[in-house]
Amino acid sequence: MGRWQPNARGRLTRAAYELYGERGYEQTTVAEIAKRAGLTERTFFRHFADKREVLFAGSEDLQEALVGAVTGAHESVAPVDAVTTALEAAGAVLTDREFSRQRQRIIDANTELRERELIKLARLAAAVAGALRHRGVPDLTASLAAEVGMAVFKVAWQRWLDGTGAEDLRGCVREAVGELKGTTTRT
Amino acid sequence: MGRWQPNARGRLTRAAYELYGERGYEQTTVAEIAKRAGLTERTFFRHFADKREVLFAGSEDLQEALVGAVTGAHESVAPVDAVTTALEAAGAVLTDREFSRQRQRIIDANTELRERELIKLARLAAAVAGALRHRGVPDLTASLAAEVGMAVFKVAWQRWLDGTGAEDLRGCVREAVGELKGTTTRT
DNA sequence: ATGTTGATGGCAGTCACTGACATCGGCCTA
DNA sequence: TAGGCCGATGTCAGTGACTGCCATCAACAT
Repeated sequence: MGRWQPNARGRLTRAAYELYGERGYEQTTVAEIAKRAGLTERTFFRHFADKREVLFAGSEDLQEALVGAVTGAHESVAPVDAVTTALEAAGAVLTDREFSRQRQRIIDANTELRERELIKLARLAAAVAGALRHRGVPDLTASLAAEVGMAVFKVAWQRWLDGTGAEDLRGCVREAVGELKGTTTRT
Repeated sequence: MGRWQPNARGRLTRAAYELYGERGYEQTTVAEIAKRAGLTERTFFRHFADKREVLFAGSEDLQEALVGAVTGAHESVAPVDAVTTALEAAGAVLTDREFSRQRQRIIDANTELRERELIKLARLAAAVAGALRHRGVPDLTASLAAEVGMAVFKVAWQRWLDGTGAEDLRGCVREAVGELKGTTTRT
């Protein structure tokens, strides 16, 4: 048996979710999270850059999935379509709506957390734009397609969690894309 | 004459811009800003909610301008066009490109500041979406038009500062809108 | 005169985050 | 198998953002 209990990072994550959910983000100190996980504050900061990051650890996976889907799209596909299709594909990964709702409830209750969420999305957009440029898409087109894609995703995500839209995220993305094409074409 | 030098807030703002520009945001303490302004740290926090907010104080004006332009648009105008037209109008206010560049250089050099910038934009989007809904535009359409509008603005803003696009912000917005309509229509 | 108000100072405290150093099981190598 | 290195954790002492509370004191009203 090792010198320490296994899966320190996982225990920290779990403890953080519990406490943020119970008392709210602001009312929770890092020391409390660490204590519940049977660790020290210092160790928390070795696993997570800051108090917020524990809620956003999975975002690299989403980024990889998105970039991969964009990169792998057929050349004939228009940039916006490549992005929105990638979003649908990524949507297939995010299936646990109840978990996503709880997490979002925590985030929405705190401005700092919303800020972090937004910069993660912005990084996603930057990565997607990079993937498009790598395919030879011109700068302006790439940036705009990526940003518009994130706009679609934001709206779709919120409606998925609200229950306003389709049952699965992929469906919500499709609805939003439909609205986008309608709304930008309409005179 | 009053008990204190006039325009404390302005002095704090000026001192903050100077120091953020000279040493960078992180390397500047609030105490230093206050000292340069001839005030105390405590007073800084009476004028600004936090160390970042001093760079974003003007954003309410932009929000009012945008919301006003959206609200005042003719009913026959499609939501997206109402938003993009409002953006062009707002662009007429932001004319000092050199100042905007300096400010943006400070912001781009620091993640926390970028986070703050993003949430200000998100609030802009929420306000615009609200204005659209108030005009009877359905939820999904309003949210999407607002978010897409911000996407356009982001791209236009960056190109304006880069010097990649037109000379005035209004022109950059127009270019981005053109690209948007082309790119979302294209099969 | 006297009371009130509003912008500021002073001070103590909390908490996020960091750097430097100590600890000690497990693993590798001779 | 002895010795030594490594990596995850602990400990501790900071720094700096931000807050609450109370004091100050010119200006202004009554």
